[in-house]
Amino acid sequence: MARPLPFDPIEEAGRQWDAQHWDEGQAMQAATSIMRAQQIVLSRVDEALRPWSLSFARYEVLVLLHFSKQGVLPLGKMGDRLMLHQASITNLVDRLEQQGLVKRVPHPTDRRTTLAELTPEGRSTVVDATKAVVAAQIGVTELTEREAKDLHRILRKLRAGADDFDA
Amino acid sequence: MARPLPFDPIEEAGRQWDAQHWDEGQAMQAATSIMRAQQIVLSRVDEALRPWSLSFARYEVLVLLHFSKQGVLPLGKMGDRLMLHQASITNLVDRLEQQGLVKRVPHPTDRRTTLAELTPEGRSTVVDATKAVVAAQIGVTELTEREAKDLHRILRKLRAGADDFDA
DNA sequence: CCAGAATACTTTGACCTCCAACTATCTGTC
DNA sequence: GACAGATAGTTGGAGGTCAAAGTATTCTGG
Repeated sequence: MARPLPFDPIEEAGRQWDAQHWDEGQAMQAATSIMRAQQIVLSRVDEALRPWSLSFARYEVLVLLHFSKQGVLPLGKMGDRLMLHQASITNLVDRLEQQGLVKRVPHPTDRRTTLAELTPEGRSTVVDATKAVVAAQIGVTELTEREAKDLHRILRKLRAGADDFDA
Repeated sequence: MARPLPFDPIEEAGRQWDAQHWDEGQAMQAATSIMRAQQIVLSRVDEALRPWSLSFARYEVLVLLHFSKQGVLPLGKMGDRLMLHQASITNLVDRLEQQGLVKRVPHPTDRRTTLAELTPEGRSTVVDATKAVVAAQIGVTELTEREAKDLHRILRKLRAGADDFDA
């Protein structure tokens, strides 16, 4: 369903905003574009990850653990890095644990903290899955390197203003 | 939630990709930036809409109806325009109907089709809510007009490749 | 030392998204 | 005209996100 429209719905919406004498149609188009682009990128990466029964969200958790040389991180730290709510991390680690890709282990000194540890299957899975994600061009196939860089730069400015990180 | 990190997690991830000799770190950063930017824009607009108990998704439905001069559209058409699954439209119209902002009416000639009609409350709500959304700069406050335009242009290219519309 | 504040995680519940399956209704073709 | 296939919408289920409340543990200031 939802086959290609004969026009760009975001351009059309922009014209309508102008017609309504609502200013900021420019900003609305930027915002709407972001929403739609996210939807596209997410579905493409999810598609590429389907063979491993992974979602983008769970894949990101695995990548983060893979980057930490020990393959072990506190749940809270992962939430900060991935900009996700605590409850979301709990949920994702639950599922990854059910899949046998991650294991919860107690923190050696702080009993409040739970660590997530990459299992051997988890480690090989993230390496294989990454090949598929890269092959899918991480969902931004139609952008040149220059455009990807510009995009990153502009969105970084947006993120910096959202208290995402100390700029 | 320990908010601002002392560094940009997306830049850091980019460094890690390089360190792993995974190419395409550039594309990964662009993709991740889109994901995060969407999260920011969504939460800002949702925040601005809170006084009307509206989500961005339901607000978009109202705007779309407002743009159609009659304030009436078939559910399927709205799904196409908003790039949403049929089931999502059903869900959103259910809630808008419960809020008294929209009413389902039968199509005059095609009994398969259901029309959504903006109620008087719905029409005044969308006008008021739009003022709040515009005041919040539609979630892209920190972008200049030029940046918003560049962003829109780049993402339009991405969307065009996703069969979103006939380019 | 100990009471209160801060931190870490889980649980529950509200939304939103998609897919797949199902019902009802048109449409086109023989 | 009848029937197969397309189209419109709803339902149910799986994920994912957040907020708020609850439990457990650690930290801190008097």
